[in-house]
Amino acid sequence: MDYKATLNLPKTDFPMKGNLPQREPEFLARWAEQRLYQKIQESRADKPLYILHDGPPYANGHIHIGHALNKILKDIIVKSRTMEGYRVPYIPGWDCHGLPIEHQVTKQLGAKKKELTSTQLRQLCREYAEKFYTIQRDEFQRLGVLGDWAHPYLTMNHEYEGTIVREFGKFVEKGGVYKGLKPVLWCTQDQTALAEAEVEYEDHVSPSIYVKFPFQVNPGKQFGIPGLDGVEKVSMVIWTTTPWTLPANQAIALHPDIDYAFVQVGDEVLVMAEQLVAATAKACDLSEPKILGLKKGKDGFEGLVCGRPLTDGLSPILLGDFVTLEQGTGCVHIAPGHGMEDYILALKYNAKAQSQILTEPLQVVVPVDDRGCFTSEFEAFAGEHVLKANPQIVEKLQELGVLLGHGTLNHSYPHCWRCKKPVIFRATKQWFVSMDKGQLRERALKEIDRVQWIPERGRDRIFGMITNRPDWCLSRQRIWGTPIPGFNCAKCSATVADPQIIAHIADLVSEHGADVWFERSAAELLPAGTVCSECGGNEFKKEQDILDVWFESGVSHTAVLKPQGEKWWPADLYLEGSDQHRGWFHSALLSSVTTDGSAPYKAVLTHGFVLDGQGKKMSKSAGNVVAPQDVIKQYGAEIIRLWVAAQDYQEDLRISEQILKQLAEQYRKIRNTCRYLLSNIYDYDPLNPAHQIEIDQLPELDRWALMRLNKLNHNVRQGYTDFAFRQIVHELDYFCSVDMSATYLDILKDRLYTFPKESRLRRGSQMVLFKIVTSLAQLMAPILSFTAEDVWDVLPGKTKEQQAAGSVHVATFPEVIPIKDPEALEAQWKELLAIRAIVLGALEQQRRDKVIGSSLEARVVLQVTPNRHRFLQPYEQDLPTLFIVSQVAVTESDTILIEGHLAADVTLGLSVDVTKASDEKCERCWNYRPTVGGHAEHPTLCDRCIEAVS
RNA sequence: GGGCCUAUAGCUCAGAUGGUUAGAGCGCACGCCUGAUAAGCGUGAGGUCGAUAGUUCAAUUCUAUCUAGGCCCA
Repeated sequence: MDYKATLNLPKTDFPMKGNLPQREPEFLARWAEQRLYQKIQESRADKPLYILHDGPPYANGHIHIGHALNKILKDIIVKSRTMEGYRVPYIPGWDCHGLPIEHQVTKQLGAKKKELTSTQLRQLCREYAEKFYTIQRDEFQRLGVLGDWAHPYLTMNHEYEGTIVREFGKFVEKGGVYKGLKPVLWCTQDQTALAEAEVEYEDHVSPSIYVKFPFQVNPGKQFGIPGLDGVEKVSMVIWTTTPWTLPANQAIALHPDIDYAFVQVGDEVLVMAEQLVAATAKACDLSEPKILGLKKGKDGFEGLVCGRPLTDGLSPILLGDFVTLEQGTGCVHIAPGHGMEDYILALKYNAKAQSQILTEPLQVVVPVDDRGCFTSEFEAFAGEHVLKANPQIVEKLQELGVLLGHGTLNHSYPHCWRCKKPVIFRATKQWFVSMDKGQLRERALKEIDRVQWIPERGRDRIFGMITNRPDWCLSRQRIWGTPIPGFNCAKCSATVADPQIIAHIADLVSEHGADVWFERSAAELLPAGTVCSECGGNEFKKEQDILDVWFESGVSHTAVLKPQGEKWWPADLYLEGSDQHRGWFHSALLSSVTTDGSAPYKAVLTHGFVLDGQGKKMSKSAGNVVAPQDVIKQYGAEIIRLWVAAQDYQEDLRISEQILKQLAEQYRKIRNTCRYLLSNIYDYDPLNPAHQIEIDQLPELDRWALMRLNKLNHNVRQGYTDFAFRQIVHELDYFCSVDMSATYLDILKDRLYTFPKESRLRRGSQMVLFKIVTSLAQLMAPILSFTAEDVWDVLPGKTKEQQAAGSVHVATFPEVIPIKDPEALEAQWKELLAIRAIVLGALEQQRRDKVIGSSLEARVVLQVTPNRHRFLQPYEQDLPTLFIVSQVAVTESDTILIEGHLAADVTLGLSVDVTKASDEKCERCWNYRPTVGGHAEHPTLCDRCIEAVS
């Protein structure tokens, strides 16, 4: 007789292999068809809201692994909060305006660009952004991210553009907006400002000159350096490669900690960094330089003044950390109109006016026009292009006797990406938001401490940035963006930035889009009857600049959340890469504090950056880029999701072939455990009352398994609540590998396979298996969204509601199963399993020695202390099952000897020996039992199996 | 150059107000099973806790410096 046919062997169609690259698109199609996102929202309509406000990625290019990380993290949170019972809408967005798109489009156009109007160029940019947001949207969805993909927010939507203008109006209304000078990269050929991304660094030969700035008063008293007092001429020596910026000089900067030498050369004394004396002496051909003494930058220099070489006025000596000893003299010529560091230093010193270092504020002097020619402000060279004027300026310095030395320097210098000409730094009029007028800085800092920063260090990071940042420059000299709705009086050129006018423009923009600004004249845009408040003129010119895109995305909380309803603002969570402390978190905070007086978010969660397997940044040139599209093709999006969850995303994350392979293995284990669970409930019906067993009546082993499940449930949900996803992966992994596969399921095989189909023990275990696999699907769903659904599909006996829902993602997390005294159960079984581990070790030794093969061939002899005996007595019947052996004998002994036994553990109070089992092997259940052979009809079966068979 | 941060087995992660032999899962090696089978089980080998110096009776844990790496700024 074929006894195998009488067993209840596992049965399932659930495939061992996920086949994810092929199967995932099928799930996605189904979810789209059943409008899963909407269905979930409807099912939670009356639940408390949880708002995760999406930060908009830039609509340019395909998504990279960092995008995948960001969106999957969000998706895990959205799904887990949903399953915890919240209503969690997710509206994805895109940042559509800005330089990179305009740059790309312009590049593609080449010379044709000149033939296009602004509106036409903007249209091309719009199409470009549309193309890529669509591509990215599909790629995000492919990752299994659920959201309102049909209604995303785009910063180029007309309504959104209108909100940007309106919010700018509020900034103006609060009084912090002003126009001021700021240096930008400027192409004198194209007469346009350039962004850092628009310049190319190429070699360039510049003059290299050393110039004396003579002290007006001998500083000997100040420093007390011997031999200095009587000297007639004492000068600071600066070095520069841009002689043409000298007319704009305002100061000299020294490093506070560098030693400066007073060098006697002939009858004069020159001051320069000690370490650069030799190099400077060589470059300037100084004869017999003699160092009279040294002083650090911070020791007395600050505030002393020197004469300027080409202009009237005096330049104070200031201190700056940016001064280096790499080249020059360690004394830096400061022209705030022509250098970023110079400009920032000037702002810094002007701000500390009370410190009395300066007698008057430093000016941002720009004697250079759009064409790069000197203006009348520098009379001697007016009309001359600054780079062409360099040699003459050097000559002039020579004449004036302040040129200490000159040569040339070949160095890397910024050039215009379009015309390839060298560019210059030049201050131009820009729009700013003051950080301090209206206490924006102070109020923003206060708000920072009302926000929860995860991890906490994020607080310090943004706090430091807000503390130190200069005023926010809002203007950009570009086309593709939202215009700054300002006007200039044609007559008196007064700036018009009036909240009411701006509100009027905002309405126009909301209706027609920002193109309206470029298409209509100032007269058409302004409300009828507008007159200049300064001169009463009624003709105006439109402002040419657009707004910083950070302003645009910064107001998303207003553009996206507020229209949805009162409870949508502030958001519960913003979640982006840690670079956004300077970006979106920052601009959103400033915007929100200005217009609403508080932060737009309650919590901010940041993640790190994705690096390669060695922890190095990914780059095309290094050839170490891991593209999500490739991973999807090879492993499936599920593996990326698992990767996101398994890594410590708060630090930088690594990804490599090895890591992915390991994750695929881990995935296989979880999947296979589910498969095995499912395969053993093929004949189980959770809706059939006969298959329901009271929890209290289950054997301890089953209750232990349920207790472990409860623990898993608790820990996993805690993990979701705390955003500690890798804890969840570890919990799932451990539960599947250790609690289930190696313990519960292994032990259970005998019962499931050999017991009568309808036996209460078997049905009871099946009930447990059903609960476990159902719970696993629910608990893993936010991370392993496809696999959870795959399991959910084949669960037996769905209730009507479950069938209607049709997706695990509509479900909530499992209920905790009521188990009596779980602590005692846990403690008890911890001991039992520890004993089991010792026994397993002893079995292995006998296997090595070829005494046994399968553990069912074994008879285990335990020698235990009286205490241990009392503990084991209630389990004595169950021990063979627990150890998966045929026989267990327990004998009591007062002392446990380690010697002479296969294994022993004094703390556990037992020793273990293993022999070959006595009796015959039952053909059906493979146990060695004394009853085998006792039945004439089934001579190869044991009593238990005879009962099961008949 | 400045601000913030990271460094524990081959991999992903735990861990300790400083205190015995630093843990888990996976992978690997070896073995078993052949009724989870391109599966399952067991046993085992892997770590100078990035480097150096200091504080301490005691440091992987605290401090400093360095090295490597990341984000932001210049």
